[in-house]
Amino acid sequence: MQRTRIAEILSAEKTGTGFTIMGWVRTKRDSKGGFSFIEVNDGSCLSGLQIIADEKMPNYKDEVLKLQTGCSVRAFGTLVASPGKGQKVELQAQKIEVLGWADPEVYPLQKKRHSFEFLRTIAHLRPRTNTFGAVARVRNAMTRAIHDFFQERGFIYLHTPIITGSDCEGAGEMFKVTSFDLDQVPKTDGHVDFAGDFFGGPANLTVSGQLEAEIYALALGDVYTFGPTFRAENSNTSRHLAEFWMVEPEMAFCDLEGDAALAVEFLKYIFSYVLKNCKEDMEFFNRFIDSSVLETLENLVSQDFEHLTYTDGIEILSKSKKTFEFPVNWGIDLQSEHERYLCEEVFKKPVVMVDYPREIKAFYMKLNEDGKTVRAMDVLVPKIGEIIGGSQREDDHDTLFERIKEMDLNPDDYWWYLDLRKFGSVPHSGFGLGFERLIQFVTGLANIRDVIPFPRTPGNVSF
RNA sequence: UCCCCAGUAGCUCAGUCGGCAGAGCAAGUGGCUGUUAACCACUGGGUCCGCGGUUCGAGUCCGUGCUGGGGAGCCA
Repeated sequence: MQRTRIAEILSAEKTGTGFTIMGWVRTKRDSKGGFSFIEVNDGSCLSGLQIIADEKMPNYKDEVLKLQTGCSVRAFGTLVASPGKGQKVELQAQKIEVLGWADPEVYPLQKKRHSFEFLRTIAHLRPRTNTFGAVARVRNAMTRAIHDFFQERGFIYLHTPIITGSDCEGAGEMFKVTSFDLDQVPKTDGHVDFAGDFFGGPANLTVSGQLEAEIYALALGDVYTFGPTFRAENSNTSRHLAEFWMVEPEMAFCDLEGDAALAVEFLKYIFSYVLKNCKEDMEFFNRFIDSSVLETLENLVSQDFEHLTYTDGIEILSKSKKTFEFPVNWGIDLQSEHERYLCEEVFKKPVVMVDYPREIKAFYMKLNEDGKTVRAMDVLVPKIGEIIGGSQREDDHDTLFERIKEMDLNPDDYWWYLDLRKFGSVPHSGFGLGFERLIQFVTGLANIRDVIPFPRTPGNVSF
């Protein structure tokens, strides 16, 4: 089954004899001049290839004329410069073989545009559309860029567990993992007795690989995780999934300033990689999805990011004449209206905000000398708000122990995490980034369900 | 989970004051053409989301449930 990908043909503007291409028919236009134009897409790029099928072909009447959107074909022939206007090369077919028919009476995809809501109900066919093909290619390119970025800088890719015994990561509701027969769960004193369960204790799907990443950072130096995470929150928004992918670097011998510098460098790297390597798909998004994505990404790559403290940010917000739905005063968690105001109206560029009140941030963040704030960092970008959250981790054993108790957590659950501060503790930092939100930002897709192949949301596990 | 909006042909939608179920696209048939998500003509196509109620009469009004969307909260 030798074939040449359409992406290769188009990028090199190949011509010559003896080419085989395979793909799915997007449209067909018959000419009474004795031939048909068949546009075939093989997923290797946004553009398809125009195939000219002459009526002299033995199966022209019985098969070629009956081809419809969705059929799969193999075409053999000669690549020539196209006399038509819409394309540089086309395939003059000597032979066209139908691999699979698609009955037009029931095939759901049409040549016209469909709503994203409808396409979600046919997630097995939506990657055959322009938008979802482009999303899949850009998602792939971003995955590669993420690995390239960290690998070029000597980071070790770490596989943290999907199933975890600790329910103490504190990042949200967790999905339970069990092999119990749910109709007959063993109970003691009214509570589930996990001693007889598969793992001999309660188990959950991970909400973050950070704590485990810290273990390896404190042995290997610089590590990163990049894998699926799970939240059982009943969130019904265009920015939340129950299963999503997260990127989490963790660096030993690194303070908050180093952490923030890496986060900025990381974002610029990913954005410029996509601009350089996904030109056709990005132009498609800019034309049909969001006409500002190219300009936004180009600006982010070239602009410096604004740095300021939470305290300064609150001061700017409370002095501003704008009225917010949520009132501003020191100690509040910033709402997305506040974050967007700072990025879009005050600074008109991305903002790195640091040193948040201890009360609104996680227990593991390093306490500042003022005793009031912690070494936390958020990267805020226009339109989305927070895209990266990170911190320098508390590396002092006794301070961490007190913070755990202060947050009403049980120190026994964190014995190994505390051990890391007992034996050769070092300053270390890291951040987390939701991969799908980054893809949303890059592609301009409004709903997060459209940037992951098979979205998992409350009430939906189809496909 | 809360607030708002929507659900009518395969898709996208219109449907006035409660009074015969509509359009565009898609599909089928025919025509035309180096075409460009082609174009022209004709034809077929309906559980008006489900359940209950009001009414002589409900796509339309009321109640309720389900599904989808937008926003909020939670967060990545």
